Amino acid sequence: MPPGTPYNSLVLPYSIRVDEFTATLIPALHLLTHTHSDHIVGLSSKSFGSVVICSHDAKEMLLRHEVYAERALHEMELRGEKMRTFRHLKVDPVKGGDGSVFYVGSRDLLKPLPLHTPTEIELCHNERVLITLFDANHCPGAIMFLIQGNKGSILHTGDFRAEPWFIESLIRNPLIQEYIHTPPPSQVHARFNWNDYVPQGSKSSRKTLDAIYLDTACVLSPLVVPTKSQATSGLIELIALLPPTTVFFLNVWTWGYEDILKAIAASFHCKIHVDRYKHSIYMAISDPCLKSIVTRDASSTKFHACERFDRCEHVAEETDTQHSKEKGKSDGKHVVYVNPVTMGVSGWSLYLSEMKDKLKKGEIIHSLLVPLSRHSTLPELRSFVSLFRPRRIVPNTLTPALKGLDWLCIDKIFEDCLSPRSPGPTRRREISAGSDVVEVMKDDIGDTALKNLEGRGALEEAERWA
DNA sequence: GCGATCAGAT
DNA sequence: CACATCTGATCGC
Repeated sequence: MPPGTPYNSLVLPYSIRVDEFTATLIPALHLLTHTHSDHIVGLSSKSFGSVVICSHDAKEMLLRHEVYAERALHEMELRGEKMRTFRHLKVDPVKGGDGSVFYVGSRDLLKPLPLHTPTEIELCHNERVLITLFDANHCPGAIMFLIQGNKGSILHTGDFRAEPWFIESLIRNPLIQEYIHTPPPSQVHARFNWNDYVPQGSKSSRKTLDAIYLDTACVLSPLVVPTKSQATSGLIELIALLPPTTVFFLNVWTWGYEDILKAIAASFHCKIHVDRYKHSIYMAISDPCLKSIVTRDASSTKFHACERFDRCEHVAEETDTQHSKEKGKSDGKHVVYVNPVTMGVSGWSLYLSEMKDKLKKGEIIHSLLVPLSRHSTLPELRSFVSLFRPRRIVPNTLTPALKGLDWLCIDKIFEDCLSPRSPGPTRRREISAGSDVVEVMKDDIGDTALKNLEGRGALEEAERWA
């Protein structure tokens, strides 16, 4: 998932590459954690010809993948056949009229493994690894990989959200339990009784992960973010305060916001209108809940999650203000946009109470925010890492604009969450970065990148750890 | 010329 | 808004 991935996306010391498929480096084995576009770089190349291990859902999503421009053409009926970006990954054998079958050129490169099922995979002659898939709580089909072999055990999280329930489910899971070293922090898991899950006297059978390859997309955010459940239940409260004639456009602009659709459908006993493309994906993947809550009938519901740039008539963009005002008044319908955002727990409770006041006063609003985070921020990451106390942390992504400052910080950030590394010499270079490094780096960063970093408080956070 | 890769904006 | 996506420029065979 370039740019900014350590070790060219390799899971060292194995010749296994995760979420990067460019031809510049061919490993013994390719893994794919999920199908967001920054994780499938190189896969669309027609010359790609290696086996890729992924989840069943990721395979279905990839083979049905259509970029927006092509979906629009299809809708205008300018393109009869759907243009599937990854068609070359699965080419069926050709059957002759006489019943003969031609296998030349046929292929089926995506190899799905079931979750929670350790599977032996041969890297090369003599070297085998056990690979186990765990759901990553990031988007449909997204998984983490546990890699076990004679060169050590490594957990690759891909992109993930380590909410409290997620951590509890790992603690309960015998396939990863043996790598768990410490109870989770009590402030995050007040209800959790460690002794219920970890057998007494089992210390001797405990193993240590050599590394966690960690989703560091939000590692420099110190915010405590709401759980997905807190986010959706707050949104439900707000929606309930709006007039019953209100129509909603749910701006679920990428895979991973399905909890919003599910919460609304469950609370208001209705379906969600989705476009042809989303519908085809949701019907093809394994989540039975998604299948049951979506509809192609736009008139059957006031909740719409159709194409962002080609919305249905009920939530269509209103171009002529004058006209739309009159129209809006005449039929009493009002469109409210629901937008996922990044927000901390305190910001969320403030927003909730302010918005409830506004709505109770009957104030007209045009959008509702919902803080549904698909990545863990620093507090959750530290809880997650503390659980395993791995020997080291490798960031899955680095921010190119930080020029290596984030990579330098990682050891310090997780210093108190790691196990000691065995021999001295294997330790990476000492952290010697000071504020002068940060100053030099600032001069080097482009204006837009710098503003972006400052806006998220990431620079400040990096300086704090450097 | 085409596809692959990158930077910028949303 | 969003760290994922689209667009248009640039690189390279």
